[in-house]
Amino acid sequence: MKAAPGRTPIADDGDALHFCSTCAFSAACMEQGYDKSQLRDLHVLVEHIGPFREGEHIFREGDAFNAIAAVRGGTVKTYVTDTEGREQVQGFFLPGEVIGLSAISHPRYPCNAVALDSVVLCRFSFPNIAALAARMPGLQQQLFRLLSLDIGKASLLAGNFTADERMAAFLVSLSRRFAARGFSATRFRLSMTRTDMANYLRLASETVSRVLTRFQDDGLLRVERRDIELLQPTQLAQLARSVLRE
Amino acid sequence: MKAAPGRTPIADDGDALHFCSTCAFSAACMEQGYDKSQLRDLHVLVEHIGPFREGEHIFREGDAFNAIAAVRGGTVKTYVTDTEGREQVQGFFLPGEVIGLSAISHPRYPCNAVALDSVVLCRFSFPNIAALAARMPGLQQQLFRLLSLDIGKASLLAGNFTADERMAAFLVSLSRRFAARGFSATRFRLSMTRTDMANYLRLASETVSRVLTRFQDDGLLRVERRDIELLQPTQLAQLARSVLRE
DNA sequence: ATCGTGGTCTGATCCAGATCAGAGCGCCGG
DNA sequence: CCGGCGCTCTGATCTGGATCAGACCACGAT
Repeated sequence: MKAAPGRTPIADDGDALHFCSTCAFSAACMEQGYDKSQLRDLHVLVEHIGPFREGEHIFREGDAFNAIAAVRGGTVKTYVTDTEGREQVQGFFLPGEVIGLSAISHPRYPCNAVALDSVVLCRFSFPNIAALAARMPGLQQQLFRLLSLDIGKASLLAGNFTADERMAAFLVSLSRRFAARGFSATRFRLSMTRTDMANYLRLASETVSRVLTRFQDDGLLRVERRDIELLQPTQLAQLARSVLRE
Repeated sequence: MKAAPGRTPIADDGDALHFCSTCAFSAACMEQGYDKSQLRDLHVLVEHIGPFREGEHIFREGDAFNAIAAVRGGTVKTYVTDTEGREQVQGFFLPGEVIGLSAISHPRYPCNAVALDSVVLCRFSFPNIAALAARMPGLQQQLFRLLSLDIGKASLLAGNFTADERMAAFLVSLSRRFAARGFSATRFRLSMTRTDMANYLRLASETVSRVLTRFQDDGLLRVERRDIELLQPTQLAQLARSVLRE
């Protein structure tokens, strides 16, 4: 049996038991060693959905919460709209990252999730995965880990940082996350607009523009519309160190 | 058998099985109905520790993570120190609230926790409670809920808010949390300094002073050193609504 | 009592980044 | 081909809150 692209065979019992290789959970399960019946359970509650087109919503604030999802391809933006109608971007999610965690334990999603480009997802029914986690310590651990990581991530941008520090930290973070998934750490495409970045970094979009051009003038990077190349990753990481706490 | 103050008997088997009534977990367990053997397990991994004196550290950044803890009395401040030696306060924890959650899945605590006054805690060994959670769905759910709540809490102060909005939100939040524990919602003692509040709200301590005195001049509250009385809670909540998202 | 020391308050000044305004420009549809 | 429309960039001005400076005050130690 040949594995389809982007999928990894997890059992060889004649049936087409496949599991998307980018799912964070699959990794956790693999680490525990194969257990056919458990993996079959996990498989059953996984659903590959999409593609969502650019601008299409995956869920909206107030929708009933019933699942978390791992991004398999594309970029997802989560955001809330404040009382004055302004958008507060909570995060960008690249392939391999999990959306919907902040909704756990709430009956409804507390934010909106929208596709920034063509997006495909792995959907995990939450009641089912929670039940399964009770039987698979590794999975429970992985869920705790993901939740805990998000707490740390959320407090990253809460600090008193300058526009330069925020921008550098954002770029370095993207770079590392791309690298972790096997993409280039120095050349990538920004799938969000300047305004999206600004709303995430709590800056004005004009400031984002200015900082990027100044970074370019200083030889730190080269940027042209959505395409960016980090020329001095070390120096950028140095700028970002106070935000990323290292 | 008489229950000691602040404790609730959870079994009546002749042994002194007590469980502190303010622990968030005990509530979760009670909801599931009594199961002697499970509650005995839970009891075994709970340890009442303290009192910690004002200024005493409960854990420090880099300490090996092995337990979370519920505050039984007093106030705990968690913080990190940035590269320039400045303190970033991550949160204040009142009785009934749980510290150490952001350390889950990390080998070490990512922040410091210090007592702001006399503090007593309920300590839960994490490996043990995670194992127990696998057998008690209600407990697992409660842990997920606590983690998820912290994600939301962390993004609260991340937004672009004015000093007035931040201050109002902080006071309203304290008020509600005190009220939830049966204390007065309108008169309470601020157990932290102006500088602590400033470091939490990402303001300068001078700004905290000024905003508080202006709020007092506007008749919203009355404040004298650490003691505060909210005179117009509704108006304060109105000011805070954009931060608290309601 | 005196001193010292944190914590608090208040005024004066400064500045990073917001806001306002408007000009290019890539891209899509007709 | 031309408009039109997002998105992006750049300059000019404004401002909320930081920073600097210092006074006051409660409280504990000597």
